Amino acid sequence: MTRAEAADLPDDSAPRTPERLRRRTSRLLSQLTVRSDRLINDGLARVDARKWHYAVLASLLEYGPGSQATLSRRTGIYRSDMVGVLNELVARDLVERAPDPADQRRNLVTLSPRGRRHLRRLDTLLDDLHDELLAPLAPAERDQLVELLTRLLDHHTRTD
Amino acid sequence: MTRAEAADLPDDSAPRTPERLRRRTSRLLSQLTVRSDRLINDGLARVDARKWHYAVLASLLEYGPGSQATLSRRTGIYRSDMVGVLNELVARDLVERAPDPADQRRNLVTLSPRGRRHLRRLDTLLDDLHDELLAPLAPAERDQLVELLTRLLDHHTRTD
DNA sequence: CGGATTTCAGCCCTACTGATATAA
DNA sequence: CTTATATCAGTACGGCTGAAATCC
Repeated sequence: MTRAEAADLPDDSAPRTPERLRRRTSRLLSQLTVRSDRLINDGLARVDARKWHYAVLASLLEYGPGSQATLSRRTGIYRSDMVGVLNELVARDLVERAPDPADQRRNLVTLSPRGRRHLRRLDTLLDDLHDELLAPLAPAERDQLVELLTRLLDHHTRTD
Repeated sequence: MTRAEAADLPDDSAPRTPERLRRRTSRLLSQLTVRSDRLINDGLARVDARKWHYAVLASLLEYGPGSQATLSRRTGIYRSDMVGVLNELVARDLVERAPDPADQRRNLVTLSPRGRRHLRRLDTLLDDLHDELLAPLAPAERDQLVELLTRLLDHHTRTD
């Protein structure tokens, strides 16, 4: 029997994902997150930024200067990894890191004017990227999605 | 000035994530996916399974036997990783891997009776786990979520 | 095509140093 | 006012995991 005669076998040329797999919310989430992460990361890379940069800059603008530990708690970046992120931000002149005169243990991290401008650019860029991410959804649907995701995340954050 | 007098600084004792960060859909997705993945992985681990097991077994049941490359395409498991997954499934007697008589190059992977039973158990387990994942949502909202996620994923799968 | 090996990034933990806080 | 003890900040290091590439 040649391969062409095996007509009763599933068509391998257009392999499809099993239904039960495709509909699982967990799988939808992880698949979509892969795309979303790629989209965001690539987009940010084009302006020499990473998503952690945005997190730190946004945190600084919204809540003011803080120690590295504070930033770590606010952004969810692990304490140990914050060093590297700040090194990158300092190298780009987006933040200033100076010893806190009031507490010799810590560094006080401050948003620089340049960082402020950069953050504004990132915000615009992220708006565009999210527009691309959510392209198939109408405005009301986007809100719906955000609302549902937020409820779920809140629930599982408290239930930790 | 003592630390207690620095009352105009942000309260570090309750560090909060910046709004602009929390609302970004991309961040909601990745945060929630972390929780979701943990929930599913831990749940499956309790019955000595991994999520890839489910994917392969489901694919075999729905579309019948196939080569490793076919399974790879159907499940999204990377070619190189399929080896390991099948090794685990074979070790548990859930699938059989035999040289394809029609094509000496490939292996034909078949679902075993035991694998069929195992798949049924996994399906039940996954139902329960998703019930936990989606606990805060009403049935209609769960459908809404699945629908929105599906639309997005489809869009970004085609736009690859 | 099947399979092994390797690389790389993200996330998290451990341990260490120095600074601060607390309280006997 | 010391001094012992505990806690916290910043940093280096390493491990684990999953994704992706490379080579046979």
